[in-house]
Amino acid sequence: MINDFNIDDFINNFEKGCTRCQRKTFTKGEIITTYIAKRNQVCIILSGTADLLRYDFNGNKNIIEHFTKNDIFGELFYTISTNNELFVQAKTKTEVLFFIYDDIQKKCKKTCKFHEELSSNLPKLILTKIVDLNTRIELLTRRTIREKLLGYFSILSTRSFSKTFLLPFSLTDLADYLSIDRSAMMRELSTLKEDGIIKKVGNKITYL
Amino acid sequence: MINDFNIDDFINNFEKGCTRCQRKTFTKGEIITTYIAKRNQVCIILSGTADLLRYDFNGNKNIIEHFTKNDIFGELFYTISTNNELFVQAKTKTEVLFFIYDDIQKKCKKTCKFHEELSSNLPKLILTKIVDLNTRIELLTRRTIREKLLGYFSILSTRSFSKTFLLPFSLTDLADYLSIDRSAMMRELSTLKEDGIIKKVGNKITYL
DNA sequence: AATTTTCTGTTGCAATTGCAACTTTTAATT
DNA sequence: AATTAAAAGTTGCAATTGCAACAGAAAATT
Repeated sequence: MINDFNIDDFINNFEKGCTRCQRKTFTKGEIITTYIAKRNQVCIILSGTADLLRYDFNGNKNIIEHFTKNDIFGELFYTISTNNELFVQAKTKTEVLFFIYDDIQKKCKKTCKFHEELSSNLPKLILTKIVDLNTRIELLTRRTIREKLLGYFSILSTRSFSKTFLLPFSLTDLADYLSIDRSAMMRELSTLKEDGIIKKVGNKITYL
Repeated sequence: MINDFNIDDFINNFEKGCTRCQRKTFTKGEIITTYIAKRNQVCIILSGTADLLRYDFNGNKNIIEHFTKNDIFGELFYTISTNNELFVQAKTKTEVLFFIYDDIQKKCKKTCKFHEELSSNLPKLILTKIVDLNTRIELLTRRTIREKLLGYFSILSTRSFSKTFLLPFSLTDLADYLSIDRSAMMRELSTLKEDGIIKKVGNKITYL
């Protein structure tokens, strides 16, 4: 009931214009937004992919979140700390909808249909986000690489109602999502294959 | 603007009764709820503390979330997977408000004031939850114990507008929150003290 | 079609981290 | 007040994991 929302209808309605929102297109590598102050900005990915990045003291790049179509993000959901610069970077050509949370909560003076739809669908998008965040936390709390991988495979298996499923990430991105070293993950994947716990052909996994 | 919500007023209004909600008290160790099916159940802690727990195949206990007053949780926010039994256990005497998300979304036939307040404050509670979840993810994505600790201290320092702050957790709970071994964390805390990066007196930390 | 970039796969090595097993201190319960 | 339970603090040791540094395959770009 939460996922019956079609973002494409959304976009079409936006064509008619809403003064409270902005829609922008970014090319690969461009910075979509920087989390600098609590302006309660909200962004929704209409198409494409983007990453929420942090560079730590040592200059190491960290992917904190990976966004695709329908994903919602922004300062609204973050505690802004001075020590960390957080920014969102487009990984491919990406279309993004921008608005300020408090503006959408208020009713649009023009009784703009898009605005109405956005505010009525916002709770659904937000709930979906929470489910995703909790899923990730559950995986991140696991202590070993093996447990993280098997936990993730278990979720994908459940979602697809099958022991065989496709990885929605590249292996590089999967390592970032689970916050583990890629080479260590590859090593563990090999061990899982050796132990007969999984089969892997390309990005198709079977969890036995 | 999100945190101006006083849950105590809430409780008082509940006394007048709302047929859509239940309020229960649990003693230490009691199971508050089990995540078994997607019933969209939502729970709010009115007082006390509770943990969301998982026992893995090896029987290891994992604290996935730690809840205190005002925290919101429940199946609504989770993908229920058959492989994992998730349940919430009271750590102290705990009062919990239960309701079904979809029921609160609908308007109460009796124009019950409590119901009205609950549904209007729900978005705020949910947003606070997202901020908390994102904070935790940001910390969990860090690769070393030192980075996790310093990241957490940085957040506490920012929140309290001071280099000195109190830990809101016991050290045991902090280790669970950061998903690291407690003894390894203690060791790292000692190193941080030796290196002159922090000072620690009881649960009071100064981040230099 | 050629070149560049990204992704996949592998391995040696060092070290951080988890585990186990304690003691001491503090808090809670009877 | 006495007892029990929980939290804090330490340390040795094994091993998982991160890091570095590759090579080859696949994808993307010119």
